[in-house]
This record gives sequence, C-alpha cells and structure tokens, in this order.
Amino acid sequence: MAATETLLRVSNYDLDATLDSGQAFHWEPDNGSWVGVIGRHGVRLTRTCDGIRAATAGPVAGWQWLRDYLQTDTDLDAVLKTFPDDAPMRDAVAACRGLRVLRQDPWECLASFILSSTKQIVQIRQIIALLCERFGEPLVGAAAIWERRRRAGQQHHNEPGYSPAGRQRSQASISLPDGETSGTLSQGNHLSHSFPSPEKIASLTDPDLRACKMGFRAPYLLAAAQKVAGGELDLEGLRRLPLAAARGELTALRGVGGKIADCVLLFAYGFDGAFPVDVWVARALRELYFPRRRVGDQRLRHFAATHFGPHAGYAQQYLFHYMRTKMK
DNA sequence: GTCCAGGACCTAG
DNA sequence: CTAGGTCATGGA
Repeated sequence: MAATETLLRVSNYDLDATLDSGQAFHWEPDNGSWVGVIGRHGVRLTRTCDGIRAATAGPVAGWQWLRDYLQTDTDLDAVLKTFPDDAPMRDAVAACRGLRVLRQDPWECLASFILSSTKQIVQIRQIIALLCERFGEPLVGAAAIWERRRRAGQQHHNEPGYSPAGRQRSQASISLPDGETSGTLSQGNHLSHSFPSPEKIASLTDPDLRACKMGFRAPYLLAAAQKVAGGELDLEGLRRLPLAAARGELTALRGVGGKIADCVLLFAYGFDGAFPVDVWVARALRELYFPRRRVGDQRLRHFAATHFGPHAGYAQQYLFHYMRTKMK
C-alpha cells in the first residue's frame, strides 16, 4: 500500500465527538481509529497524545486539505468563550469539550442532508454508503486493492452507470474473501468509493436513487444534482454571499428547508451563525431553557437566533451532541 | 404492531 | 401564525 502518513499537531480536539456527531456520514470507527473518505482519499485518523495521526491509501500533495476539513487550526477556546454563560451551555461544553465543527465539501454536505430528513443517523449512513459504492469513483490508491481482487480470480463490475439489475452479482463479486482486510484503510466496500459528483447523480434515474433506500427524497436529490451540474446553482459562489442570501439560495431547492440549509451553511461553508433546529435541538432548547412551559415554534427559533452569539452554530452542535449522548 | 427519525411541503383553520 | 396529514424506510 502506497500509504502516506503525517501527524497533525493539535490540542483540545475530541475526534470521537467530532466524527460521530451527525455532521459527516462517511466515517466508521475501526480499532481505536476512524476510517473514512474525504474527496477521493481514503483516510485513517488516530488520536494521539499530541495530535491526530493521519494516513491515506495513496500519495497526497500536502495536508492543508485535511487541516481544513478537520478545522485543526480553529482556535476552539476563542469560540467557546463567546457562548452564553448559562448552565445548559456549561453542561453541554463540559460533556464534550474538544468537539469541532468540520468544514466539508458543499455538494456532499448538501446531498447528505437532503437525504437526512426524518432518518436516523445510522440510516443516513446506510443510504450514503449505498450511493457511494454504486455510483462513486474508486478512491485514489485503491488500485492495489482492485488488483489483489482481480488476481484472486474474481470479476468486478466497475464501469460507470451499471444498472441496479446487476447489483447482486456485482456486490458479491467485489467482496473480499472472508478474513482478508490486507492492511487496507477500509474493510468494507462502502468506504472504498468517493461521494458521487453532481454530474454523476444528475445522469441517474429516480429508480436508481430509490434503490439506495432514499424513498421520497430521490426526486429532491436528483433535482438538486441537475441544478448544480447544469450551473444553475453555483455552490462555490455561495461562499461570497451574506448568510441570509446564501440561505435563500439553498432553500430555493425543493426538499431543502431552513434546517437542512443551516446544516449545509454551518458544516460546509463555516457560517457559524447558522443554527440548525432539528427535533433533538428543539427538545434540548425546550427542556433546558423553557422547562414545563409551552413555547411555540416561532419563539423557539427567535430564541435560537438571538441567544447564542456569533458562533451560534457551534453552540448548537454542542447542544445536539450533549442531548444525543448524555440525556438520551 | 407502534412509534419515531438531524424535515419539507401542502392544506385548512 | 399553528395543527395535521403525507411522503419512504427501517431501527428500537
């Protein structure tokens, strides 16, 4: 394996909380490390005493892309200092100090959250895994893995646009023999392909997508992919817009309301003022800030938009993870 | 079998 | 403005 390694020196970084807090869905724990996909790279991350050890399956030119993704250069203490000084926030921060907000690819983030509506996180991962293994590109450095499979006398069907009809045979043919992990970065096939490009998804059909278990979200994803691939929506251009304008561009997409738009603005663009309110955060706000009071949806959103300061989205992520892990 | 999930949308009051 | 139904799927 032509692996490349480095050590990202960083303190105050909770890798577990960061990669398992419902921001990104292309990561899995593996023997004390995390294995995942960033762009076309398979990546293994391991927390050490002085930082994060990173390894990729193929050669890379520098590591700035990984520092950007993980936000290791963010001054976390400066962010935490802007949080409101109240009991709920103190408890939430104490529960997962070191949690970071990632900086993901806009298309992957938008598509992932279009798929997230009324789904449990474990199911979102499953849908995205299917989407990637069927329609994504093999990762950089994965050629050695494919060669090993080929020499084992197994066929595989890697051509673009293969039909769902060939799925069963294809899946069976590319699975490794029992017990072989071969020191590869990922054991499962679902972590061996990139997230499909907007152009790729735009070329698919509704049944192709529904076969990935995404149900009524399929037409939403397809329409979004077509707008991005056709240049009608410029995702890179959103970086230069004010928060409200960027939000308007995203919510113009069918299937993208305020919550999903805020997730994308926060997790992909770094708009820290975006404050996604899902069922968990709504529950957290009601229980922690308005105990046994009847608070309307409108007032709750107003509170969220005004109470948490310039890094409100960051505060939201602490509340979300706190609620989901500690308070059940 | 029932309830619910990092929702959005449509309609009716 | 809020309340309720609908969409598709599968964990718990």
